Amino acid sequence: MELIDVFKALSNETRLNILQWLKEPEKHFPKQGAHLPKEVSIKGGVCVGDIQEKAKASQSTVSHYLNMMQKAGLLESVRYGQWTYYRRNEDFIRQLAEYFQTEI
Amino acid sequence: MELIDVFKALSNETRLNILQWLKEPEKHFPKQGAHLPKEVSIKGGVCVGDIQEKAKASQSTVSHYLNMMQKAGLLESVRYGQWTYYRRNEDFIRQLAEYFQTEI
DNA sequence: ATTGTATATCGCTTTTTTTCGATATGTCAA
DNA sequence: TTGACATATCGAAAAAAAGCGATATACAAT
Repeated sequence: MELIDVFKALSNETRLNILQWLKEPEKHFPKQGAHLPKEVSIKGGVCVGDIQEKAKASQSTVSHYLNMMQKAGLLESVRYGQWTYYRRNEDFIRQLAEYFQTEI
Repeated sequence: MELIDVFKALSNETRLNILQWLKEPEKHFPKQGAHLPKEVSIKGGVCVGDIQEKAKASQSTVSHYLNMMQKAGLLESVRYGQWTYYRRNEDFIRQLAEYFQTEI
């Protein structure tokens, strides 16, 4: 785990927002999963376009953010057709919170 | 609490080290508190010079780091004569860990 | 095959952060 | 009050990150 990359990923308002939106995807992305079948949408993945729209940043910026957050371990992605769905990596985040409590 | 400033403060190896060194000052700063009386040293404060020496960065850089970490809430300082002693703000850090667990 | 759409990547400029040496401030001791 | 020392602040150069439009890639549908 590259702890510093995690903290860097969290050092930005928009990225922090994205992480929190993805805690409750159905709440923050009402039209979520208009495309794909349940077995994907049910897991709380949201596609880049939907995230971009809400984040109000350019497509390339949001794509970059999501990639960065995934590399840090905070997110995971599933590609489904032409869409890439991102969701929180809850296991990692749970571990992280534990680590934070004991080691920071 | 400016969460982002906290994460920024944690996004640097040296600063992260300092925070961890200060968990066990007597272990990492053996000659700690050569100066000041117990009522200060007992609280785990370490002076800038000692931290600088261990961190192997310039005096101005370390001073800047410490200031940044204090502004973020992670550290608190006590001035004693010509020395400034920094120690962890454990209350804040505990709160932070809790926040992390529930909100991130 | 071609067109349209979603996402990723590239190249670039702007902004922010890092880091330092120099200098200022504050304190102690002679 | 002068000199020595600890720390803070200033100003600037270098490095890194942010953020965009343009372009590439990958897939879908016609």
